[in-house]
Amino acid sequence: MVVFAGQGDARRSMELLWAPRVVAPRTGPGPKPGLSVEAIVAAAIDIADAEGMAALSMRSVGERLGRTAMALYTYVPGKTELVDLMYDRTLAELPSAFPVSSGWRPAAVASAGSLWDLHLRHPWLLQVSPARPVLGPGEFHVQETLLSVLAATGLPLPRVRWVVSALFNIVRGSVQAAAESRQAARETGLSEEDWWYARPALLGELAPDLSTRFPTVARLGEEGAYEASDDEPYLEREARLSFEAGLELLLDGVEAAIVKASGPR
Amino acid sequence: MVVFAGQGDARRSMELLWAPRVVAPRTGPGPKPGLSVEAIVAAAIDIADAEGMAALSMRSVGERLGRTAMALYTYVPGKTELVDLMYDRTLAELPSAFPVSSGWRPAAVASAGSLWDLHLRHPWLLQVSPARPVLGPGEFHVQETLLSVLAATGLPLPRVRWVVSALFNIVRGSVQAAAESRQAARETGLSEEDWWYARPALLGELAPDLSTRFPTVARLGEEGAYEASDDEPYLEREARLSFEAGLELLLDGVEAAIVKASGPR
DNA sequence: GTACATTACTTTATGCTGTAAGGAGTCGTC
DNA sequence: GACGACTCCTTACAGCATAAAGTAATGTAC
Repeated sequence: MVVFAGQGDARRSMELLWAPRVVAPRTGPGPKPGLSVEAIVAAAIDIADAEGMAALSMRSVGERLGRTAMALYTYVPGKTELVDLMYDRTLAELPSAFPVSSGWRPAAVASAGSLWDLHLRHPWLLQVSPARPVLGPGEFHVQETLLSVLAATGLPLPRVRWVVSALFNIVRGSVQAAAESRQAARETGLSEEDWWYARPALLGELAPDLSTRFPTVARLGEEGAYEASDDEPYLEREARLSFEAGLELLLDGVEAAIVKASGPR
Repeated sequence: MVVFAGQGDARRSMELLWAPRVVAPRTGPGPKPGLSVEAIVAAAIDIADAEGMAALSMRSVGERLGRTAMALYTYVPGKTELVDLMYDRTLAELPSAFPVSSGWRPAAVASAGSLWDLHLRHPWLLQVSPARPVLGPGEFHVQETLLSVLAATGLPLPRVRWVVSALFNIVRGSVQAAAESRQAARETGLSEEDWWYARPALLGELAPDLSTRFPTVARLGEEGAYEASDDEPYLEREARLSFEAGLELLLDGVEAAIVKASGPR
């Protein structure tokens, strides 16, 4: 299923990503195309947003457009490429205006927050990129945005790239937890709280020696951090806090690096 | 496919995770079992290690054990639970001895490195956990190990958890890049270098305005960081450097937090 | 105006997937 | 020896991506 394209396929899919109409509007014989790559990608994104990646099939996309699954193959080489397109088009949604005029740090926090929001709006993004780097304009756009914000730290660019990559990973990892919590609630019908509380109950029964085998984890469980909140679901709040805290830690590290670089002058 | 288990199924799968033999060795009538949950999980892990997650099917696992796919259902409720078991058993491989006697920081680096190695040995781990938290002994073991190392910072435990979570995300994210590079090379037949160089060539052709649209990215491309290495594949080395750098940044941030907490006394 | 090449889209078919249902054979207990 | 529990198998089904071939629509060349 996860297939790495050969040379020729790579060219075709790069063209789709970068050159919406390599071939101009279409002239010559044959029936007019009723669909378009963009329409197909948009429909696919709609499905993934609403029903999750599991509900995305060539059939379901075709159906939404009033066609059969096979009709899509006129426009798109295969499902893999379609998903790549979905991924890249969605990344392009990231806003780009994060002015560093009042310092790089607020801009970094704001851009990371936007990235978090983006992933929360389109949680299926998390199931895509594991496969392989897509290397489309959307991905470049995200890289450019984050890189330019953090370039304002004055650190050498290769180091900035590492910062960006760490930041990206922190966002993705923590938003995953938030997305999981939503999905679990939706699919089990259980509220997130019920689900969360049902597990420890089982655990206590099946592994009564838990607090001696994993003392620190147990201590963590006791030392609060489990206060309930009313409007924001528990797991989601935890994930957001973890994201914000991780980001702060990372940025503190960046500040330390700046001091270290310019300090002993 | 990604199905969240209901209440009853949750119990069954937790039993599998925690109580290898809730039912003692088997007495009573009927033929002796020729397989075991552990054997099945081991076979599945072998397949995933060698041929990737895409090659893992109930049929392929059964075949490796000289049975049909359906035979597995005597031992395991379904594929989802089997994957959960694979995941948790593999996490349990993480070494636990990271003495903090000579400071928390070397221990943190060492444990993160072990986690990196673990993921590189079993890259399919990255395709599993997106689904949902497994909550088995292996996962607890990892949490306990990392938490206890970073508890030595003296920070309050809830904050330590955020550190652990950020660290985990950095490892997972960067190891993904390394794993992708290996997989791409294996599946395309192209060497990693060829693959890596083929793309930019295409890019330059399809998007000649790349350096004006994404100036910072372009500048990054120019400012080196692309020196080749001989023994370690390029992308893999990049990923490892990014991992190490991200980790350092994070730990610098942790140190700053320690100072801040104990500083203004 | 008609033949033809080209294209959009459909139908049909193949080989995968996970797993439900029911049957065959094996064993311990009565 | 009969029974019931148990492992494992065969068969079957719905769903998946997609290959192959067919149908109908359209612009161009004659």
